[in-house]
Amino acid sequence: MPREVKPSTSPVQDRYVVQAADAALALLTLVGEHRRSSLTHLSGAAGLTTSQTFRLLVTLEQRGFVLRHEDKTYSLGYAAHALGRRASLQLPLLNAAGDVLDHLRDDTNETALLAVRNGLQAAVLDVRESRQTVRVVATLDERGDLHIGGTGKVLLAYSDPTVLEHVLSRPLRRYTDQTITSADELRTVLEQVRHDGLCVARADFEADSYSVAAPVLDRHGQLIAALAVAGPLARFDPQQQERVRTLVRTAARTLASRLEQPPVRPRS
Amino acid sequence: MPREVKPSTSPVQDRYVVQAADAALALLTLVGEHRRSSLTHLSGAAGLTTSQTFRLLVTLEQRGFVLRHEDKTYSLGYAAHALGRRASLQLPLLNAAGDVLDHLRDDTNETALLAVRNGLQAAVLDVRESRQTVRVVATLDERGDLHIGGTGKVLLAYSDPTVLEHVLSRPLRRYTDQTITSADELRTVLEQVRHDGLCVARADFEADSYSVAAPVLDRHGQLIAALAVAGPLARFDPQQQERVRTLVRTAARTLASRLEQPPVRPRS
DNA sequence: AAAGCAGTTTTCGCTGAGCGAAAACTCGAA
DNA sequence: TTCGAGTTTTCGCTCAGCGAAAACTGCTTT
Repeated sequence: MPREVKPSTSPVQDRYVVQAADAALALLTLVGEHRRSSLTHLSGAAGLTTSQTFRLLVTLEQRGFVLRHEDKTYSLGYAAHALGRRASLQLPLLNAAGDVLDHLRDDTNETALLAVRNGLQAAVLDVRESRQTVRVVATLDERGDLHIGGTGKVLLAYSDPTVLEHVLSRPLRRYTDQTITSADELRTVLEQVRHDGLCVARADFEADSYSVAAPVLDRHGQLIAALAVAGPLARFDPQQQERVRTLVRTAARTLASRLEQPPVRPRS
Repeated sequence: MPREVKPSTSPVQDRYVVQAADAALALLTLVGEHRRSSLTHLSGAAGLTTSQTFRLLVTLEQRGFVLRHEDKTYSLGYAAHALGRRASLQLPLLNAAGDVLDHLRDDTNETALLAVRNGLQAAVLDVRESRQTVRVVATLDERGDLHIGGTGKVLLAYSDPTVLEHVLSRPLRRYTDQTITSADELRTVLEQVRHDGLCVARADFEADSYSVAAPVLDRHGQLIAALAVAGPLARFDPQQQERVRTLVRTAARTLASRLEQPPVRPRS
C-alpha cells in the first residue's frame, strides 16, 4: 500500500507548503522505512515520477541525508543520524527520557518504551529494545489504538474524557481474545488505572505479550507521556511482575521530576 | 558567520539539485544547530528571504521535522528523531558501534567516540559523553585536523600515504604547545601508531585533555574508522592509562569483528 | 555475441509552483 | 497611544523544475 506523498491532512492552510520540499521530506522518510531501496522502488512508493525522485535523491545525497551505494540502492546517510541526535537533545522529553529508558531496559532486561498520545492513537517516541533474543520489538513512531496495551490505556486514562468518548464512538477493535471490547469494561479498567497510577496489560494486543505502563505527569497532574516495559508473557512470574511494576512507577516519577528541573544545559 | 545555503562544493553535476528541497534541508540542519530560533534568525543564517523561510518552515512542520513553539521559535521535531534512529539502524557502522561505545563509556567513565576520515578532516560520527561533570564534550559531525588528537592521528596513520602528503602540503596548525608541527616528527609518530595499533594524545589539541584511539580495520587491514576515549588529563594516572589502552584496543577489535558478521537482522 | 530488458541517467521545452517585495497584521514596550 | 520588530499574508511574474521520452548501462537470455 504505497503511501501517498501528500495526504493533505492539515485542516486549513497548507497552501504554504512548498511541494518540492515536501516531496523531498516524504521521500527521505520513505528511505528511512525501507532498508535499501532502488530508484524505481522509491518512486513507486512515493507516487512520484522517476525523474523527480532521481533529482530529489541527488539533492538529499548532496546534503548527506541519504547515501547512494555502488549497487544503486539508497539508505539514510550520516546527516540524518546527526539530525536525530540533535533532536533528542533539543526536545526536553526525549532528552530526559534517554537515561530513564536505558536504565529501565537494563534493570528489567525487557524492552522499555516512551509513548505519547497523538489524536486517537498512541505513538512510540523512543524505545530501548531488550537485548534478549525473544523480545518485544517496537518501531519508532509506531501507532496503536488507545484501548490496547499498557501505554494505550494509561494515555487514555489520563487524557481529557472527551478523548474516551471519541474512542468509544466507534467499535473497539479486537486484536486477541483478551482485548477489551466493551465500553463498560474499558471504563472500569481506566478507573482502576487512575487508582493504581499504573496499567498492566496481558496479551490484549499480541498473544504472549505482557506490558506495564505508568503515566508521566507534570506538576499539575497533566499527562505528558507514558513509560512502559514490555516483554513475553512467559518471563513475568509474580516476583518479576512486582519488580517491574515498582521499576516502571519509579522511572515515571524520575522522568517527571527531571522535566520540572531547569530544562537542559542549565545556564550560570 | 552565516552559512550560505548553497556552498556549491560539488565537482560536476549539481545541476540536478532541486533548490527548494535543498534549501529545506539546509534550513533543517540549521534548526538542528541552534537550540530554539526565530524566523528572522533562521532566515538570516540561511541567507533566504523571510517569505521563503516561512514557507519552508511550514513545510517542515507539517512533516513533523520541526516543531513550532507558542513563542514562535522553532526546534527539531519528533520526525527528525525517528529518522536519526532509523539511520543508525540502517548504517552498519553506526549500528555496530552503538553498543561498543556504550560499553566503552561505561567501562572508562570517560567520553567515547567514533570518527571517520572525510577528506583532510576527521569527522565525529557518534559519541557517548562521560556522565561526569568535567568531561570532554564532542559534538556530532564535528570536524578536526588529522594531525591532532588520538583519532586524527590514527585516521592519518592508516590512510593512504597520499593523504599524509596532502596534510603536509600546508603548515601543521598549532593548537597547544604539545601539537606536533614538524613533518618529520609527525612521520615518526605515525610510524609508532602503526606499530602500536594505538595512538595516545596528550593535550595536543586542548590543554588538559588526554585521548586514546585505535583503528577499526576490515579483514584486509583497510581503515574503516577510529574509536577513541577522551577525558581530562588529570584523571589518567598510569594505571588508568593502561586500562583504557586495553579497553580501546579490545573495543576496536570487537567493532571490526561485528562488521564482518552478517550485517544486520540476519535473514533465515 | 546479439538481442532483449529492466532500470537509471540525461535532455528538453512548457508552465504553474514558488519566488521576492511589499502590505497587513500582531503584540510588547515605551 | 504610538512605535517598532517580528510574523503572516497577498499578489503578480518568471524561471525552476516538472513529465515525457530518449539515451544509456549492464544484466540475462537465446
